[in-house]
Amino acid sequence: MDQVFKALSDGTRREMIERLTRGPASVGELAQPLSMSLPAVMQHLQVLEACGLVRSEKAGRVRTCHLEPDGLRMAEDWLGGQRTGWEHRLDRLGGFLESDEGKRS
Amino acid sequence: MDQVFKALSDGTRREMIERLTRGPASVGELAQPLSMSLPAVMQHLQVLEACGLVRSEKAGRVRTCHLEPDGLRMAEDWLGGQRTGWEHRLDRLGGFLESDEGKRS
DNA sequence: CGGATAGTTAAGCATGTGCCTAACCAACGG
DNA sequence: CCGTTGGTTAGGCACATGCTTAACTATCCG
Repeated sequence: MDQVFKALSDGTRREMIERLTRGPASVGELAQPLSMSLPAVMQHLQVLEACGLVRSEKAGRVRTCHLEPDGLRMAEDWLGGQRTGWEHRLDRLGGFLESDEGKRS
Repeated sequence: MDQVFKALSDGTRREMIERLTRGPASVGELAQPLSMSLPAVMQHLQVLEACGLVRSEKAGRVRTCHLEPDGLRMAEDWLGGQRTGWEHRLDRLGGFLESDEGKRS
């Protein structure tokens, strides 16, 4: 969980993810629009793989990377849970304010 | 955007957010379950405020913090956008595989 | 084989992050 | 007023992060 958000907290890695939503890519293809050395891209890739957002297989000398959407969903679920929990609290608060308890305070 | 995910990438800050979904809290109340010095909590709070996830007002000598749910929604939207974009790609791919183009390859 | 291509490893450096302690300020509360 | 409480500022330390270059490996192609 920590690692997923830490991975997403870097703009470069988010760009890589956006690229991968448009289909699989090799390491070089990922690196191309990034004005950054290849080893740097590799490190970002390792971060993304370590937390399960991306998977990659190597065939011959080219490694092909693709998205692992369950990873994104995990983060999305946490956010949604917080937000809906907060909304439920507001609902309860609204009910309280309309009740006698609320009016008497 | 960067800052939002970076803020969420720390477990302590996520705990603070979870606490705030259950209602507003003072700095001390936020610090209480965190086994951490008060200044440290302050710094986390500043991070959360800087990226718009939390707001706080000071009345007398106690600062009261509450959630700013639009911040969470921004992050949730990005994640959802990536995921649905990816799903649309799979839809197109599925259509392609069922078409003549796909069968011929 | 031998050179170009695609990736990987290793080492190092600059900066950022998370935490601490110590000192300080500002309101209550008697 | 003066002590206590709640928060804030400043400075510093240990470690993590993001990047670099240089050297190395493994494949493909002619």
